[in-house]
Amino acid sequence: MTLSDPPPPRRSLTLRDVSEASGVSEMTVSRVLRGSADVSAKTRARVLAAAKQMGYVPNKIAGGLASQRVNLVGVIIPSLSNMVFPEVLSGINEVLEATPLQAVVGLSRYDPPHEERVLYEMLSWRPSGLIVAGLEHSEASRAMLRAADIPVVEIMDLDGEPVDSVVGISHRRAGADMARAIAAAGYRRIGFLGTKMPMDHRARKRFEGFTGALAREGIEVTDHEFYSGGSGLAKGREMTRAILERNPDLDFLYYSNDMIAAGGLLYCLGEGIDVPGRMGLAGFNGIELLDGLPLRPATIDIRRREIGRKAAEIIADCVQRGLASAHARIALDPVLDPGDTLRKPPA
Amino acid sequence: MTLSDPPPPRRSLTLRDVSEASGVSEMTVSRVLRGSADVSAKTRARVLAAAKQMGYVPNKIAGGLASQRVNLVGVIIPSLSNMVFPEVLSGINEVLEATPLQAVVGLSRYDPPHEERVLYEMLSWRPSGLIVAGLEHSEASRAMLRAADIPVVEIMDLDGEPVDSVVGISHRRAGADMARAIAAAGYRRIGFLGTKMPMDHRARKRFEGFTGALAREGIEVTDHEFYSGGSGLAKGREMTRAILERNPDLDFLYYSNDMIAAGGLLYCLGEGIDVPGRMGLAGFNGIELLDGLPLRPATIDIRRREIGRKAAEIIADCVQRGLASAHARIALDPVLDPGDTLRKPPA
DNA sequence: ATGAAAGCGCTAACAT
DNA sequence: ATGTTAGCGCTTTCAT
Repeated sequence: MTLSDPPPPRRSLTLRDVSEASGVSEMTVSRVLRGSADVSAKTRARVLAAAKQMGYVPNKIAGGLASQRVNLVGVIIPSLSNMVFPEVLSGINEVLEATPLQAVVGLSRYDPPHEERVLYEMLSWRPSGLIVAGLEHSEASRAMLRAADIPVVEIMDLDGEPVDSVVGISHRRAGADMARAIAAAGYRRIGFLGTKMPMDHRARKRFEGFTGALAREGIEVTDHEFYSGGSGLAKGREMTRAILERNPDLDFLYYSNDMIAAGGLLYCLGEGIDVPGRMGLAGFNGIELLDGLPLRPATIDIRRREIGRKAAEIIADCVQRGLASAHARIALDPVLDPGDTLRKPPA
Repeated sequence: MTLSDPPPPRRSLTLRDVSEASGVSEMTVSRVLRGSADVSAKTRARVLAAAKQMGYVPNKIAGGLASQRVNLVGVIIPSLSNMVFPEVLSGINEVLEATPLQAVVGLSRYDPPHEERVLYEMLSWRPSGLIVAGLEHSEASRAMLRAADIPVVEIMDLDGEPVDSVVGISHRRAGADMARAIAAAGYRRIGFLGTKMPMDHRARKRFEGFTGALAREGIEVTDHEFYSGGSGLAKGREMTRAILERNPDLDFLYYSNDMIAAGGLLYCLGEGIDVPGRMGLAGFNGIELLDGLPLRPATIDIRRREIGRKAAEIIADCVQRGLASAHARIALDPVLDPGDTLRKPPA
């Protein structure tokens, strides 16, 4: 022993350490730690005491390799900055917390090649299931999803061909529902304000459903205003100012989400525009955070938390029953709330 | 071969499969897939082609076990419903995307025993580093953090004793800064509206800093209004109505976050209260989403994204240099923005 | 109720 | 530049 013995590379504790400390075989220690029934109470107590005293933390990497089972559920969503996705995650977590499963989140950024990389990363952890936002993926991604041999749930959208299971609402229908409500309320000169849609398929489908249904009423969208980048009240204000400057005679503004709708509403009220008499507004998502505005904007609740819950339930069920797919299709109804901004007062 | 051969349990492809398909040893396949330099271009191409053709996805569980390195960074935050945390995560992701590291998120729900369980789960994956919100943890959690022998960064808060590194702002100072600004602007009858604080140490520290600094000016907080549950505009409205009903002569309302401050602002404006003349307001966090209100509420930016970036940089640096700790302390300055609601107009 | 042996799919370390 | 061997820390399977 010299003065300069290099410190041994500190390795974390193993089952073997607990085994030695408790005088019980590794195998039995493993049984105790996983809660197997076939262990005597005395042995169990001894092992548990030793493990706790040492601060032993099981190694799931080793466990996963040995058992060929990893209790991870991959979740791929476009981003966290759009409030809908954290809410979907909450729903997923609520369900998974009652199971041994644990969600791992990856962000696709509305970018299929990036999604492909994230998916590849996820699959390399051999998760027990996968929840992916949207139905549009690169061919390579779809191939990976099919080949993974695990339950896959695509969420948020129903309009398309799922790989396995799907939980969501029809955005075409949501758009059409809103269009009909707007037409029925008597509005005729309608402006659309929303994201640039190449990136966002669900926004595009809503828009298609919207214009389709309007067309059946003999109405066309009068003008559009598109944006990219984050949504916020300020963005809604700017866009509203811009579109109204071009088209002062619009009588309805349809926004692709509630946040920019709220900005638009504040703009209109600030300009002294009579809402909903002179001008109606509607958003999308059903964000509760925004209850408390001077008027409640019309919106459609896309049932974010329920989508998360249902998707997680499908995965949990498959895992428990040892199935590699469920082929479930859960169609939730989009719920239109006219709020205070979608009704012309009786003339 | 009978008609009822049970389907072989489908196992996913292994290095060995790629090795056989490409006629190259497993070891060399492994080298190619990890981008080692010592492989001939021809071999590399052959292996890559085979792997791609078969749809091989490496198994990180096995790789992690063999190499004793797992490129995961655990991140433990209280929740996703408070917008600040998704923003911190974005900062973390921005930095980690340029490294082989990958964040895994766990939610502590502002509940130390729950945090302890989440931490235990995280550590069982043997992550390369850990980022944890806050400085207050159960003794067992602190013991696990110390014993983990990996870099740990506690974020958001500076006021306390970190286990290893810390990145954040001083909430005591943020509270005191706002108190001084309010006093300097001439407000005197001040109400506080915020979360029930046993759960939220940072809110408590802000409140302590706030009342302490006010006391030095000879001012006391006139009344409080506490809430639990999610924040939203509606909550801010209700609380504001309640506190003003009890204390119609308050001249300033200090909210524990921007969302309820915005609700309060809308309430005041709706009631025709002159802001900031008759009544000043301030929130906390510096949420950009809310730019676009009729008036910009005073707030303090806690530099969420930077906190995430710095924390991730510390971890990435330690991992790269093989260090198990950094003992860094990064103090960011809270930035007070008086907005439009923290100045009495010249009388 | 407990233990012994084998091996999960990969990589470190050492050949060649 | 490529191959061989020996594990990583668990769990599975089979004995006892």
